[in-house]
Amino acid sequence: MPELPEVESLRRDLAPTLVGRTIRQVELRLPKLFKAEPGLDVDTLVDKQVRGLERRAKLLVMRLSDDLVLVTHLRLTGQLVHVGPGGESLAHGGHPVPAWGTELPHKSTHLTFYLDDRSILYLTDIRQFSRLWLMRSEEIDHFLAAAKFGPEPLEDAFTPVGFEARLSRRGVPIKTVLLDQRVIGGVGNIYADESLWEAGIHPLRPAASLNPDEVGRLHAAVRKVLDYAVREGVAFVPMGKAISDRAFPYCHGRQGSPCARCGSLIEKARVGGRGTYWCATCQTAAG
DNA sequence: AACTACTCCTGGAGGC
DNA sequence: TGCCTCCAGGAGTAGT
Repeated sequence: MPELPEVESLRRDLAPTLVGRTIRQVELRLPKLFKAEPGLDVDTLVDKQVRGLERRAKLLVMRLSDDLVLVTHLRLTGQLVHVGPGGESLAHGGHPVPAWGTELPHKSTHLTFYLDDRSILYLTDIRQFSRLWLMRSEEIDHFLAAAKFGPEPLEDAFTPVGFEARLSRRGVPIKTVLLDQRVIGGVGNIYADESLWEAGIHPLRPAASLNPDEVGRLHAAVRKVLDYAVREGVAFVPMGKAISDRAFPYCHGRQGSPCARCGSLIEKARVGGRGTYWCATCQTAAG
């Protein structure tokens, strides 16, 4: 699923091809994906120019002319593809689609933007969990505040001290807390597992039980893992399966395979309803 | 405030 | 082969 690194990579790829383009026509085939504040609707997008592309947590924030903002969350299986006038792919990102989805549009293409240079931006989503919100620019701060996102993990606002404070009253497993967007904005299931593996901390440890040294290691691990993924443009695990010819992810999706660090077999269990992978040798159960 | 259970969806895997 | 059941999961909501 698209987490912070995938959304950031998508933003960087898409910005050069999309910013400056004007939307000429919009086709919304799955209305439930699209939310708009009163007085706005999907047709409001027609003849609006894309002025900028930003990211907050896992949200893609598209600034438009006439002081409008279109916010996109790809959730589990959303994908954006920008196709040039000749059918060539200009930029794409998000969840890969099955083989039948390589020809666009297809049955899971729910939203299509026809742009002024004859390029087309497609939003596809097999499981239909993606959401888009159209609002006036004065509303975006309120919209983001309501989400109560924690700090951006790759920015200076994410500090060990602040991180420890956010863990201190949580008795649930640290894995569950890492997925809470109010603690860190943008971490999802794969990078939560990878961060805990990197830090050598067991996913079932109660968050508040981590000592300052462990919090510091986990803080550094989250930054290291996300920074690596953003820089390398690492593809996430498609449909929950390990990519055997890649070193990364080191533990997520690799149950039964040897740990890259110690050779013990990677274990799997459900933690807080999420498939969770760890090395029982490297990742200590007690602090 | 913290936590849990439930919901939304489809495609792929496994059982028989 | 084909039908059935189960599983994957981000985040919003309701209930404890």
